[in-house]
Amino acid sequence: MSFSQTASPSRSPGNVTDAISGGTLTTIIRCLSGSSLDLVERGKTIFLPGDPAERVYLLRCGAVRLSRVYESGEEITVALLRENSLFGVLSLLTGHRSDRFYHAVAFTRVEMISAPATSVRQAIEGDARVGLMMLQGLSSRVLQTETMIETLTHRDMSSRLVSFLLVLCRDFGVPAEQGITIDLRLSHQAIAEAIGSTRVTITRLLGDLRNEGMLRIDRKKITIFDPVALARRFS
Amino acid sequence: MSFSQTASPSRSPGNVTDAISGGTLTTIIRCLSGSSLDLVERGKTIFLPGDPAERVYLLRCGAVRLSRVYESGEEITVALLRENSLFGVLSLLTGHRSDRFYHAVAFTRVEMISAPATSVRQAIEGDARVGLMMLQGLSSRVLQTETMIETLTHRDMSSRLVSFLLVLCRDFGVPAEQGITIDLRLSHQAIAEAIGSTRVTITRLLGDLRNEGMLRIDRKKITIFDPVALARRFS
DNA sequence: AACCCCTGTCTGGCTGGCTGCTCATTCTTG
DNA sequence: CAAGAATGAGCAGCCAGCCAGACAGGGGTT
Repeated sequence: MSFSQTASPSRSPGNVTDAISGGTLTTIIRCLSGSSLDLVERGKTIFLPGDPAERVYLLRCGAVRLSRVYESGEEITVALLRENSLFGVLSLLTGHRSDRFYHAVAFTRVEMISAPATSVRQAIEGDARVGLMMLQGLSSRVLQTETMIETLTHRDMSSRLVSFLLVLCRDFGVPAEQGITIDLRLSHQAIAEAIGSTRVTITRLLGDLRNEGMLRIDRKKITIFDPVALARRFS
Repeated sequence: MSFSQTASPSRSPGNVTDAISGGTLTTIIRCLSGSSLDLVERGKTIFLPGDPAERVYLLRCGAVRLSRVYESGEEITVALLRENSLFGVLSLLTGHRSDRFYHAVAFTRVEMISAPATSVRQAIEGDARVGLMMLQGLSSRVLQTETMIETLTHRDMSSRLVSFLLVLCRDFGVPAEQGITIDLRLSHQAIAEAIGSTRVTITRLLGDLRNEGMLRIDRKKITIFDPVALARRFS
């Protein structure tokens, strides 16, 4: 599953909301035994449910989608990870060997580093600052996930979608001439799977928002003109 | 907000699913400067939105509800924390002073310990095993939260409720003569706020499940007769 | 150039939230 | 201890909003 390559120099788009120093953590993890720098093309699988959970990942560039697949074929998105997110943390839990239960897919072209959980544990024991940095990374991940829960408890789909768009703005937003562009190529289907709705409903609601002049969609990239005004739009 | 007391000896009900050694972490945190052992009565606030985020908490006994309050007066539950959960992690994030944005309330009678984030950072730098333990605690918190996201993306309320009950079984379940009892006094309103529904709907759905012979409710405590059968009941 | 995925739209049907009420239970206070 | 208050539980009818299913057009990818 892991295929090391020589990476092009990381050109980080620089997310202003991200306080943790992912760069430092990168260099530390890179020095661990068994670590690797991986480039994954959009749509390719990083790990599958049932794979042994033995590596920890740090997403350097791009977005990763964690999802759960049901027997019915339905697939729901559990998290859309942004740059500097730690994932595969299951492998950090003590002792007993466990298996992945999520499906991790590169949502965009992804640049990430990974290392065996055992190496990471040793590194933490060797230098406490590593643990502190990872703790901070994981803390921000907790907050990110909780925001998503907030999004999902909204009853009506309209509020849910708006809330989700604001989350995406925070995590993947880049300034545009006019507002903020979500730097992901999102299909309506992908949005539906993330907020528990259907493709048709998303199409309709996005159309409504467009007609209201709240946003623009250009080649699958959404630009929010005024996030503050959008936030006020809650019913 | 913090009122130290002498605690009665911790009688931990012992959650089998919990792998981390919360006990060790407890003794470590207790030795930090500025730490305190707090007893909080059911319904009392632990921190409010807007409070400065400067302490980290470890829940030793009981359950804590993290919620977000909206201007409309509506309140949604972001997490129901079980024993050995770390919370208040916002204060661990680097540098810049920040404020709580959640409302933390004791959902049951709570026994918890807390320490200033600065002390915790120092402790981690002093002994790397502290960082490792906290990392594991936070990892399990991430997984717990992601399960909740899975619950919330279910479209129909019936599936959502069932999924939520199973989560509660995992986190708060204690064996009963007949099945598993969720060791929380849950009002229908509280459930509604956790899964984004309304009190009336929860009443109806719980009634349905009772009539189907899946569960029993006795003085606000729910007993699931057969969690496996309940899990199969998904549409 | 051909294919396929994505988008946009419509109709019908039904789930589930809302309103307004009563009764039961628990908590509080004199 | 008892009475009142507050909260919770249960019921019914109405209606909005969402899902299902189907289909046509279009743009991107290979």
